[in-house]
Amino acid sequence: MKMIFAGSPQFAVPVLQALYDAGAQIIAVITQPDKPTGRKKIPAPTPVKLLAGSLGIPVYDFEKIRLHADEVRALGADIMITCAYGQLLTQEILDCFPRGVWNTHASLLPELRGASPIQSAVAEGKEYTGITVMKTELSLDSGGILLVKRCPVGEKTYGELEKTLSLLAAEAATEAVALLEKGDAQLLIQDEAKATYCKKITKADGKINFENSAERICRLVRAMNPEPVAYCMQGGVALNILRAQPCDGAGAAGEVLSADKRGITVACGGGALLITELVPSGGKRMRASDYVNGRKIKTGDKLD
RNA sequence: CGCGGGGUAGAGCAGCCAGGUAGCUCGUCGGGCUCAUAACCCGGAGGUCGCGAGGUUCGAAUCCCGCCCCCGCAA
Repeated sequence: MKMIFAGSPQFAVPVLQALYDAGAQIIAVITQPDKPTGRKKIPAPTPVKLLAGSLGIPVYDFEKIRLHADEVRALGADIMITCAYGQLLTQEILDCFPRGVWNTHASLLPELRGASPIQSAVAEGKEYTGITVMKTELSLDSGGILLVKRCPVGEKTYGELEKTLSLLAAEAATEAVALLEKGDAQLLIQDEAKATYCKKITKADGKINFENSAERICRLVRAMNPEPVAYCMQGGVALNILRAQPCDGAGAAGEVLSADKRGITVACGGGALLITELVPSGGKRMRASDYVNGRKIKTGDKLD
């Protein structure tokens, strides 16, 4: 069974590696084109492109895959496995694969369809999340489910959960391919009534609202760590918050209740927030107690 | 030439603009107080002030020139 793998970020790397290790016949890899990255905007290849290169698999980095259906079809693959590829597929592309296109999605579908399933699982306080391998259709993440793997969210940050799910996705993808090889796979139709959606996360989504409960803010902080990072404002300057936990305390929302070696305690809409790790604008990441030692914040200050 | 902040003791910072003995909070070490402590008191150690046998000066952390590195934003 000839296969094409489509993926881009680090998340997809273990998946491609696992498929390769399992002996899959990967005839080509499709990924996003090199994009300017870092402070100096130096164009860099995607992690998937780098791996494909080292495995000796031909790579295609279409600017817009929908304009290259003929090329894709000419590759002559039976199926395509996608994992965080980053471009929407058209029916013309889907029709290039006689045995279908299968997507590895990081949520328990039909929950959290869309662009930010991992961050959203953390932000919304889900108890469990996981990986769903499903048949790709034109509408968003709605196809029949081939298999599911669950895992607890716990107190993980987005970055930690992403790493866990990435490895889980690698397992799921190899099992899915094995099922498809046998050819007797049964698909579970998604219950549309239970579908939920998540939008792409932006920097603005990380703005902390101290009117919210401490628990909710903590979930936001975890969901935004390490990217794009939750933040609040201190005297007009942004203060990025990397780690925080709920604690006792009460006061006007945003008021600094204490600033000592434990960290910075801020009053919230419900309870208080103990900030333990942060990055000041222009500074390096540091423990909140170090920030306090530098006399940058004190009891009675306001954050918003 | 995208915008901006920064490199001073183990950590986080002040001092620089208006050159003149290296300062603060914390940590660390020693001692004390206490039933006890992450609390409090006393004392000590610890710094080539990013680099350049550079420029100016009687004198440079501070002013000028060149270089290296780190970070926030934006992409």
